[in-house]
Amino acid sequence: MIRRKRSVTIKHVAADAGVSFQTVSRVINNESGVRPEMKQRVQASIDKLGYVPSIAAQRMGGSRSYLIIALNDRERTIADWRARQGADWVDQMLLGGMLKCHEYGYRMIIELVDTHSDHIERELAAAIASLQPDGVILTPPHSSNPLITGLLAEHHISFARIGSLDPGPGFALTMDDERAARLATDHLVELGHRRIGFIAGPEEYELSMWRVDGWKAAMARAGLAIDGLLGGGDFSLASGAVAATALLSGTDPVTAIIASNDQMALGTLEAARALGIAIPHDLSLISFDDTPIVRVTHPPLAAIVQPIAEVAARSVELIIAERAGKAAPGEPIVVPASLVLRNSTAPAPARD
Amino acid sequence: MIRRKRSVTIKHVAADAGVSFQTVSRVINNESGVRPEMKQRVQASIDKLGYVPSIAAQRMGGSRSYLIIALNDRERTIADWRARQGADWVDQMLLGGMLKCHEYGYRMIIELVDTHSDHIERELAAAIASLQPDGVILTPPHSSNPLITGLLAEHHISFARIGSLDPGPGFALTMDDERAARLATDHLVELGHRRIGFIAGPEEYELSMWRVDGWKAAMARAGLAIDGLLGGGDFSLASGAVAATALLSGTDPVTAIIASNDQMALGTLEAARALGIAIPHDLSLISFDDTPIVRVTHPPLAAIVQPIAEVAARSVELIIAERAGKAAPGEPIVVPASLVLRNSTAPAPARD
DNA sequence: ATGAAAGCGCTAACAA
DNA sequence: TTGTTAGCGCTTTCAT
Repeated sequence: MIRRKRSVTIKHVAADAGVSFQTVSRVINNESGVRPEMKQRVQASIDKLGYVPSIAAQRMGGSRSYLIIALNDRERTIADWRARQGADWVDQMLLGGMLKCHEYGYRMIIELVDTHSDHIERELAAAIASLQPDGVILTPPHSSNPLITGLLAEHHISFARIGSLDPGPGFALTMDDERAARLATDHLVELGHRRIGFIAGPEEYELSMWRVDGWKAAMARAGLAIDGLLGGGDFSLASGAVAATALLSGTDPVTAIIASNDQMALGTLEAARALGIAIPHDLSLISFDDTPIVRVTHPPLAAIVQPIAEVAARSVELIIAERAGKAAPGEPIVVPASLVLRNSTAPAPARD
Repeated sequence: MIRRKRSVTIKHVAADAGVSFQTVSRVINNESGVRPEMKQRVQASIDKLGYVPSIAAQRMGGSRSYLIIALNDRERTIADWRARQGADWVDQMLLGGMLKCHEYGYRMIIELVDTHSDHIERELAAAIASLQPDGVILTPPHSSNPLITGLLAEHHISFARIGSLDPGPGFALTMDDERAARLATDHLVELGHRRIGFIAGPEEYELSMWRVDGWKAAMARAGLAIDGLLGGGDFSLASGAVAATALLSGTDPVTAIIASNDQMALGTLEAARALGIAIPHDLSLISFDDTPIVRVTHPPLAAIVQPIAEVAARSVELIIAERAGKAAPGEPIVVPASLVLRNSTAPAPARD
């Protein structure tokens, strides 16, 4: 059997500093009502003994748990990890969210729950009961699930909805997918393209629609028709290839394609290669997400960059601020995506 | 101020089932000495109320914390996340480790600590005091850091050392880098290559040496000289390009290169392209790690696949088993890497 | 400004 | 086999 070395507790510090352990608690939590000299003495003991409060005990005492859950879709996340296709959504969440958590003494715990499960509430309720997090960060497609947001609201747990524009409880954060799609479309319009195809993502994700809307809006503003220019896929490479082939095969093929994610852009790349269509000479291509793979393809792809790390960091800040009474949910917070150009776009080929 | 909805506790279950809360505790922990009918009654109440124990309270009660820390190098991990070059080490750790944790009701928390920091012990001690984890998974270059392993041993915390062959406390797990390098070298030898270059990684990582050793061993066994065939880099693309250029530029250039990681392999790819050397026709290339990017390069690269997910899963199993008295550290556990072939290797070009 | 007492939800050692 | 008691380390009242 394993017995752990007894670690330094608040009592050790109190004894060392010659004060009651209440005072130590006050110092830890930076509460007012402690004489500076007292505070200094206590802090000296804390440093000397290397004391760090146990978050389990802090939670038990009725305070915060210093835990924030990042809730992701199980099926999709695991599939991405297994496929090893370069999706780094989780990594970017950690980069932004975890590091921000540590600034405030919090930890981030990743939880996976099934979107399609009928016991989604049970799963989430279990995670809440088990960890008693101070906050939850919701990612698509959970962000707009009323079962989830309702449960969190009921439990009075702060939460952020990444990629959701719905009104309702929790902080809404968006990377403005509509604007991002317009950005991409505008760039192609400026290059002289008139037949700009768009490969949409699955409807399950609200952002799929927003992206389509942005493309439509930009096309309309440029006075361009969109008949027959909208394809659709399920975010997989194969589906992108199918959609791209259709867009490239008609009597009046597109000269540019915007794909709703990188995998479908890779599919487009393959389809073009199979058809003997050169990128960017014959076809301009812009992708969504800017995951690592699009930098090493031939050519490297222009892409919409999603500021996932920043959104995650903001989410953490908002959650912590709300618990401190320094913030409250309101209008959606926009952290705009940007367009990075690489060698996959060029002026539209001359018409025959 | 936020007040959380009072959740279901062990007492509610006890009241509902009409037993003492001890009995409930016994059922939760699957202890012996509870009549089946009693157990069933309690379980029914648990299910009915949707009770899930609080891990904070469980920890406070003197039991496990159900937390396992995955300790990674801060500098390198953050750099990888920022660079977005496709390194998916953390993802694979989560895939293997986190999912295995959940099978046992544990959670995995990622912690980053600085290797080069002089207060590495303080950082780790703080994490331990704060979270009181039941186990820690060490990754290179922490795995062999005596400051870390010593501290963990002192605290009697179970831990796994991934990529370490040292004797000493904790479970040692290895992907047998030496054998992996031999595997790659043997494949090239079989293809008729005689001048097989090797680009080593930085010495800070023990595995760098092991890989070199494997290459040397395989070369020796094939009766091949290695003079001038060993290059070195720092795992960056640029360093790989420099090393590859050197190996490819002499009077007697190599016909095959093994790079100690994917980025250096990409560098080799660039160097070869710059020199007008075709892969695999003029040069065969094998990489280490098999991160996502090597599937979309031209050509896709043959690579040594590191079973990181599996090693992480085994680590979790061992840690949990040790706490249950069902396992104890012993000889290093080998989870062998494998070689996946793609279109980057070919028979050695005919000699002039 | 500081200290004392009670309790958070659970497990462990003991008693019945 | 079950229930009782005493903590775990901390934060909250409430006194002083």
